[in-house]
Amino acid sequence: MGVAIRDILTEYKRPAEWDRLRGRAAFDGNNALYQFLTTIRQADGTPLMDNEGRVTSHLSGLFFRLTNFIEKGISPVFIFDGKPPEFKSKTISERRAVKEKAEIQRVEALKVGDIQAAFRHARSSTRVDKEIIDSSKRLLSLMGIPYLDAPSEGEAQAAFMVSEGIVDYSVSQDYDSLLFGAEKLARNLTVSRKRKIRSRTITVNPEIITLDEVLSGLDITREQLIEIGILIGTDFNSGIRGIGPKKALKIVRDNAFEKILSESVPDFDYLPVKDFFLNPPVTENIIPDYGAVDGAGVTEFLCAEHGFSEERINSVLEKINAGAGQKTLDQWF
DNA sequence: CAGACAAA
DNA sequence: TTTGTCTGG
Repeated sequence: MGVAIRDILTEYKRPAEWDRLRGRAAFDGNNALYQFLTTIRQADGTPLMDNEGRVTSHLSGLFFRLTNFIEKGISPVFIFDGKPPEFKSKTISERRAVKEKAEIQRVEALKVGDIQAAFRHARSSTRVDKEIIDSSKRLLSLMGIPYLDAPSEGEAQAAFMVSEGIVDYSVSQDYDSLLFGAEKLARNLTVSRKRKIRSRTITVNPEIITLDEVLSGLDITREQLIEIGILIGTDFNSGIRGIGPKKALKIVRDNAFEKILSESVPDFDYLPVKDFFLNPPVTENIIPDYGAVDGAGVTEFLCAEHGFSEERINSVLEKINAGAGQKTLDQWF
């Protein structure tokens, strides 16, 4: 899932106050939905579902998070993945295999009564399918939030939109948009709360990564950052066994990228991958079109159609109405 | 994950 | 007010 360059980015993660996040943001839609689907589950891994068995975890996550964004003056544009490049097919089939196996293990764990294992395997088996995407788009429309299908990778489209100034930053838990050239990437855009991870409690706060800071701090170019990605592995190539971000950084600084690559994987032609990061297919001339929240429509969709509690939904809708008055989302600031 | 509510 | 636990659909 994404390029694993976290360990060389720690110094460049800046805590971001919500006020500083006001503005337009290009969200990696598939990434956001995946997060909701993996985390919003019961203890045994069962997702939230309506009475017809349709998964609704993502709708819950989206609704409550988006209303928070509206309150905070963040105008999202959701970007969904389009057609993957040919060289991603190996990754895609590998992931599918992992998920199918996880689904079998989930059922098995449930049979044995191992709730925790069932939860873990349920998470691993999570897939963002067409039904999930379509229902999400429906909710976005009702909430006046624009979205688009990228011609190829969503992260590439998001990066392009940052570069063009169409949005102020991209939002994803993955770092790929940096390789695609996004000048600003925001992460952890969740309501801050303490999380307990093995007896330790830590607060997860929103953070911003600025590409220029990363590149000047590491003293590399974007091309070299892409090369680091290729060495350790991206969604589009496997990477070299035994090379992590630290070693990869040293390699590109020593200008040994081509040498190491040709020694380790002589049959691999990295150029198409590198070129894909530098010049991905994107849609130009995007103008995000924001609208007002259709409260009645949202209630109809979430409550009547999918069984959400009218009380809960309405109280949140009232809250944003009180704050925003008659303004549409984009007029907030 | 985010909201609601209880307990501290 | 802060922190922990439960539940949502």
